[in-house]
Amino acid sequence: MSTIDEIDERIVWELCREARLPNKELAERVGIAPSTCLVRVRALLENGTLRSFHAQPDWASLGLPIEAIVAVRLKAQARAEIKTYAQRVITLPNVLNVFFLGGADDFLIHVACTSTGQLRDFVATELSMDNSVASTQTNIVFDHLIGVEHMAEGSSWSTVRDAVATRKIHS
Amino acid sequence: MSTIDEIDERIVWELCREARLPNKELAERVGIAPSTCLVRVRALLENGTLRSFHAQPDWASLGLPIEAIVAVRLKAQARAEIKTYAQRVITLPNVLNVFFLGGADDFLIHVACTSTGQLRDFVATELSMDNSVASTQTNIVFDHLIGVEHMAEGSSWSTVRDAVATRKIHS
DNA sequence: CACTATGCCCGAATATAATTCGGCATCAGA
DNA sequence: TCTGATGCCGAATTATATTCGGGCATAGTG
Repeated sequence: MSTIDEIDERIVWELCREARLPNKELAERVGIAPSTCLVRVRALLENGTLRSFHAQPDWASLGLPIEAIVAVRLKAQARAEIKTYAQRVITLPNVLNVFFLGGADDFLIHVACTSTGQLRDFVATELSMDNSVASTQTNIVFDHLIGVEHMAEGSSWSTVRDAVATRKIHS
Repeated sequence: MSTIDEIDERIVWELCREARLPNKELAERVGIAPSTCLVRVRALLENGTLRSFHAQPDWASLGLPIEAIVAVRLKAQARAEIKTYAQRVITLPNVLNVFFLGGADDFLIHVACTSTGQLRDFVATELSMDNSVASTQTNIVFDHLIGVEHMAEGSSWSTVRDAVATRKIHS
């Protein structure tokens, strides 16, 4: 059905690194005509390989200098409500990301706040208040690095897929 | 120096939600001329308010269906090397995000892998191997929601900044 | 007050990019 | 070989990005 070939992978790779890349430039980088490239990008959006495009702001410049990650555990009997809880949490304004986890914690909530005071109030009134919650643990984020911004120039998804195996062979 | 006014905030807001928004459409949404909008976007990039633009792919479609978050603790005497370690980790192919934390864990590493086998090898050979590492704890990610994709239509950064305080006043 | 410098905006003009479309090549099945 | 389907290309068209000159407001100055 939706087979991703090498060119599609390169398209996704380039857009992950630089989402606002013009189609013409993108086409050039992956070695196809702009018109063809456009068709492929639309197909990738259509079949869900490309999900969305987001700007990464400097939160401090927006008046939100405090970032934190809150680990949340639900009560054992409330596990069934995990989706309901997450669905509510993700719409809260301060929430940047929500990770559903296996393991001891049920999820991690990545938030940005105006101050440690707002963070405390946010955790207290929005996250902990819920009856399903057993405990929360708040960790300040000092810095956040984005992988795709730091990868080697000539890399690609195959580099990622082969990363560990390759290294093992060499050792 | 770099004062962000209301229009700038709306620009950043719109680009966070939809990074590939054409400049013309962006200008229309924030109520200024395209030429003016372009100048503002460039200024926001210049002064660092807008840091980068990234596509969000479906990792499974790229052959990386296993996501995990690894909590890493360094040995107390190795805390000085925290930046060195992070600098190395962020360039590894499987790493999507690195969060520097305060608290018990020194950081969280968000990774994508081809299989649980690759994940195990990756954690073992790339993350745990380092002499500075005291312990790691790996948590599978079942799902990842992005906040800005789920916020109410009419929201803005001021909604975020006022979120908790507003709620407190009402209660 | 008049004058000027500054900053910010707009809109017309131009350069560049996005998009559509017809046609060609390739390939698989009949 | 014929034929339909698929995917690519490049020219033509449409739309967007970008540059630039000038207008308007504000603030500082004589």
